[in-house]
Order: sequence, then structure tokens, then C-alpha cells
Amino acid sequence: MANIREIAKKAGVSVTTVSRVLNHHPYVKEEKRERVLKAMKELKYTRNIQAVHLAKGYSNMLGIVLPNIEHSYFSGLVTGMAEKAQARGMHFALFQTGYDPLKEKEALMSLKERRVDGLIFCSNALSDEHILKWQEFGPIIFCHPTQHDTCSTVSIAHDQAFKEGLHHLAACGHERIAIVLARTEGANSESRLQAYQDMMQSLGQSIDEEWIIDGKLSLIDGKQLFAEWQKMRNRPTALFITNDDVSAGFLLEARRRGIKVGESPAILSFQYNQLSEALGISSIHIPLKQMGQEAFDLFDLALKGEKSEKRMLPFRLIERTTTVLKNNR
Amino acid sequence: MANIREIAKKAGVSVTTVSRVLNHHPYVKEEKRERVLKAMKELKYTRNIQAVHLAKGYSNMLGIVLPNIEHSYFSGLVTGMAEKAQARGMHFALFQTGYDPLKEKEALMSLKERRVDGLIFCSNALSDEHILKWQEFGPIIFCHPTQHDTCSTVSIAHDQAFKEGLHHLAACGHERIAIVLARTEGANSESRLQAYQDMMQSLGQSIDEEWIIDGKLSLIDGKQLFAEWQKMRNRPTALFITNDDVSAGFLLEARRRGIKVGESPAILSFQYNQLSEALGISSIHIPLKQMGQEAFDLFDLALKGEKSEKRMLPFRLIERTTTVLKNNR
DNA sequence: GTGAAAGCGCTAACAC
DNA sequence: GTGTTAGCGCTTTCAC
Repeated sequence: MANIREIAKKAGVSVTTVSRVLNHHPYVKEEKRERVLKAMKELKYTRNIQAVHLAKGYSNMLGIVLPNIEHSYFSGLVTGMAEKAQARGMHFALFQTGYDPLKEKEALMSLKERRVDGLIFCSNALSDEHILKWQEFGPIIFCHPTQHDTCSTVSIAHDQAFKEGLHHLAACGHERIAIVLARTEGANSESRLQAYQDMMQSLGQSIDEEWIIDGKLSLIDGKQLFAEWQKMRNRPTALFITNDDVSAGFLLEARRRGIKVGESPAILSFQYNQLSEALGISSIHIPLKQMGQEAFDLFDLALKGEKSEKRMLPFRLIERTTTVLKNNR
Repeated sequence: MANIREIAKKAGVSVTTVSRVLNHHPYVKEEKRERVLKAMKELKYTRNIQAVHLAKGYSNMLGIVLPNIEHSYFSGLVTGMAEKAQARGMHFALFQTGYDPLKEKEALMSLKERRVDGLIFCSNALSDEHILKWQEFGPIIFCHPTQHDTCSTVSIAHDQAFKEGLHHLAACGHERIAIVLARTEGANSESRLQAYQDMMQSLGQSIDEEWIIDGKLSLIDGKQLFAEWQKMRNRPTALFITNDDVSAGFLLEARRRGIKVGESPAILSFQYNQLSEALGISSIHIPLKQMGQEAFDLFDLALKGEKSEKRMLPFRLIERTTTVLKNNR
């Protein structure tokens, strides 16, 4: 593979001139530019991007850290980021963590090693503080709210959305409400638990510990959840499920067993993907693609040295068939 | 950020020795090694991976080329590849093409630029010949069968699977069978069309051009497909759908309208993901994750200079509720 | 075992 | 406008 020196020799110019042509520097005589271009074509030259990056001190590469790309929540985010990245001529690497802190650490190491110019974190097994210590090596963006003001974040107002969801269920006449989370130790979980407790208290309803369910992520988990719900001693009349795939699994299993979801059990979901739409599941819509796009924008701004920014995206509760006004007998 | 020279100075050794320590070269006196290690710790040293890659001439990076990560087929493949890549200490970049040949070209350029060491192609808007011309710059693996023997491939026996599917539908008593493809110009489409025509001929059934449907990719497309099916003048009794998401959309829409899928319409699907399983859709199971893993293995072997290899994975037709023996009245 | 020095391929002062 | 040259940070040959 030809390099810049060979091109220079062939075109009878210096390497600087070749470099100038390569980088569209204005001060190159047209005649020389053409000789260089010709030489490049003849030698089928392509610049070695690694050398460029080493010399320039960046990698033009974004790292996206997420638990699992098979989950529609994350693939939705990635799609938004990828669109923007592509438009900006930037590439990206995926770091799948499976919520493993060690894997997150590896992503952080890649930042320090300069494999990537920055990271967008959609996974947070490590604490925010810990992650943000690595900011000295490049921008880090979160897709969840955090109180640390040194980093940019984009998210919806999770606790507000969560409260609104609970209110909706209460307004439908439910008091015995369960919540279903992906992970109780997640970034949003604590404030959600608080909101849940507050709401239940205001309903004058004591919480059965069975009603706080976690570790539910997939369609299969949702199917299983239905079975578990049926077996509960103190069965809730409504489930607030923070993930569309789980909700879909629940609903499909209910239907399969001939049980209608709506009055009881009612389910309210989060995220709003194609599947929950097709199934008519009431859900709180998160604009995932937009969120991904804005996460990239924030990353790009941070690269340019702009100061950090917290962006809050709108959410929307969409009532479908799985939450209806309950006949309180 | 400290570099190797500063470490050398601090430890009172040469850069060579530092490099040896970094690369676990055996010939370093224990005492010096410890001094170096100490200096690295004190200066919080991390090697600049770009410099390493430039010097070594590789990037330790795999490029995965696919149309769209939001599609479960591709995220399934990626999951398999990512597992293996991670275990091998290799990173990967995603190239989403949306079936756009220009985007595929960009991935090929990244190979030539040495941004990635090789590519796994799960998208093929460009012809195989065209893509394989770029092999001089690094290994290229296909996830579809190809007659070119210079590259490694992993896939299931698509046409055989397709034939088996058609036979199954015929055995259920169907003669008026439609096929639903993602794209008629895809890699497998030609042989599928041939198999379809052969089968229909052997059933003594002429093909209505309405029965060859393409451009169906998503759940929404599947819902719409159901509506289209209902409006057909010459309505087929069975649809062979080459994609689980489309099948699921079709089935859900049918159910919503109170129409039972099984005898007519019957649907047979391809891929077998969680959703089609939950819905009880008859489907031809493709071991996606394994396919991804083996694709990576082949890539790794190719990097090591091993000769190319064609791997064929087993498929399995799983009968569920959407194909049943038809009462031919 | 160890170090000097010549790369890897490109960029960007700086001088002309 | 153009060329010389010193980096970017690491690896690796070669001599000792």
C-alpha cells in the first residue's frame, strides 16, 4: 500500500503538499493538486487512518456503552446515535456490558487508551461518580438523569413520568398496584421506589413486598411474570411495568390463558415500541430515537469544548386497551 | 498523559525495556520490570492504543456490516459475534447500511483505510464479486452462501430450508401459497424464487404475481400485509414469510380482527425469535447466535491466514399453531 | 538482558 | 505557495 511519501515522489512534490491536498488545504496550486490527485489514483492510494489519528490525537470514534443490543430500548437509542454519527462522519464501537461493572470498566479503559474519543453511557452498573472520574480522558454522556453537573445528560423526567403513570392507574380505580423493574439498583430505581411509596401512602394502601418486582427484562420474563402474578396471595389489580417487552410477554400470556387485561389485571408500560403499539398496551412513550440523536449532539458539543448541558425530553402517556376505568365493586 | 519515554526516564531504563514490560516480553530483569511497573503506576500510564496499532499495522477492530440493528435478526447475529470478539479482546464497529450500497462502500473504505482489520457482511446491496475485490485489504466474511471460494461464509442451507418450508405447507394441504420476502434482490432471493416456482409447478399450481410479495421487514409491515392479504382477488391460503417480525405483525392483526390463523390463512415463518415463539408461530429456526459466533471464528481464522471455509449450520422446522393439516373441502 | 535508533504514515510548525 | 523537519507514541531490529 502506497504511502504519502511515494505519492510525493511520484508527483514530484513534497509530502506537505500531498498532505495539503488530502486535507483540502486552500494553498495548493491547481496544477500541483492535480498531479498529486493523479498519482494517488495511479497508486490506488488511501490514507492510513491510524496514522492520521495518531498525529491528530483523536480517533474519530464514539463508544456506546449499553447492557444488551438485543433489547429494543437500546437498539432504539443506538439507531438515533448512529444516524447522527454517520452524518458527522464519525464511527462508533459498541460495548455490551450485560450490566457487568467490569465490562463498563473496559469501556472506560478504551477511552483512556484513546481507542474512542468519548463515551455515551446507557448502562450504569458503576456509580455515576466513578464513571465521571474518567472524564479527564474525554467526554462522557449519560442517558439518564444525574445530579452531577460536570457531564451532559439526556433523558426524560423519569420520576415525573413514573408518578404520572401511577396517578393514571390510581385514576382508573386501582389501589393495589405492583411495580416491575428491570433492576432495583438501576439509576432511576431509587427515585421510582420513592415515588411509588409516596403514591401508595396517599392512596392509604400499604405495600406488600411482593409488589415490588425486579429482574424482568424480556418477553419471556413477561410471560413468566403473568404466572407469578396469578400465584400471588395478595394479588395486585394493576402492574406498572417499566419495559415494553415484559408487558408484551405478560399480555400475550394472559391472552393465551383467556384472561382479559384491562380492568384487572391492568398493565401500564414504559417505552412504547412497535410491539406494545401492535398489542394495544397503554404505555408511556419515550422518544428513544430522538434521545439517541440528542445524546450524540451533546457528545459532539462536548468534544468541541462546549459546557455540559442537561436535556429533558418530553414523554407522553398513551392510553390503550390495557388500562381502563375500573368498576370498583 | 505520560508516554513511554517519560516512564523510561522515571524508571531509569530505556524505552525498549518499557515496551518489553508492556508486551510481557520474557527477557526483562525482575528488578527493572518492577521499577517500570512502579513508574507506570505513579504516572498513571496507559498505552496509546493508536500508536500501538500504527506501529503494529493492525487495528484490533472488526467491522460488522448490517442493514439495521433494530431488526432482531441482525441484533441476534451481532450478539453472537460480540461474545466471541470480547473473549478474544477484539472490539467492533457497526456499519448500518439500510441496504444502501453507498453505505456498504463506506464500510469497505474503512477496511482499506485500516480502521478495521476485516469485515463481516450481513448486508449485501453490492454484489458479492464487488465486495470480495476488497479482500486484499483484509478478510471479509459473509453470512450468506456464495459460490465464490475465496471467502469464508457461514449460513444455513437457505434454499433447502426454503424448500422444506414449502413442502411443509404443501403437506398441510396448501396449493395457493404466497411468499413474502424482505427484498427480491437479496442474496438468497433468486434461489428462493426458483425453489418457489419449482414447488408450485410440481403442485400443478400457476403462480399469481400477487403472491410474490417483497419489501416486508417489520411488525408494522406484517400488520399491513394482513390487510393486503384480505384484499387480494386471488387470495392464497398460506403465506410463507421469511421474517419473524412480519409474521408476528400478520398474526396479531389477524387476531385483532378475529380471524384465526392456521388452516387459512396459514403462515410459516423464518428465524424463530422470542416473539414468534410466544405467539406460537410455526417457523424455521435459524441458530442466529451460533451463526454470529461462527462468523467471528471464521474471521479470526482468516486473520491468522487460514484458508477460507464454508460453514453450513443446521436449521429446524418447528410446527406450532399457524400451520395445521388443512381440511381440503 | 539491554539500549540506540530506525521505522509505522501522517500532520503542522516554521522558514523560505 | 511550497518544502524541510520535527513530532505523534509505540515497536522492533540490531549491536553490544
